[in-house]
Amino acid sequence: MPAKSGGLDERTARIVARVRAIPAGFVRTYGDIDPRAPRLVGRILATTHEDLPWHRVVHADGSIPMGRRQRALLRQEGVPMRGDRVDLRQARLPSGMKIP
DNA sequence: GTGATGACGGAAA
DNA sequence: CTTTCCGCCATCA
Repeated sequence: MPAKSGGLDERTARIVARVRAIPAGFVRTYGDIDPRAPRLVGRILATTHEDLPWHRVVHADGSIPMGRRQRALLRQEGVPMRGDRVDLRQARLPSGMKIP
């Protein structure tokens, strides 16, 4: 298994870094964070107990994975919503700030 | 070693 | 608009 010399897998590290880089009031999709392994992103958020803004990660169509719990948090940060979905047109973090 | 699973995504019907 | 199917990658049985 991966884990080069005493470190996290690069893919995992990259994902965590990106999630952390999402500013309040904006969101990103699993695919944006890692187009090659969106499911891995989900697994990281589900298993990683770090202080990650997990609620700022939503599906590619703007639907919310964790339902009302997550929806409340997003609304609290002023994320534009349309029904039970996030309005990605405004809330999606523009590319260019992809970071790592 | 194989096979199923999951906080997914995109194409096809 | 919805449903179905296939691909992705790291765990788990």
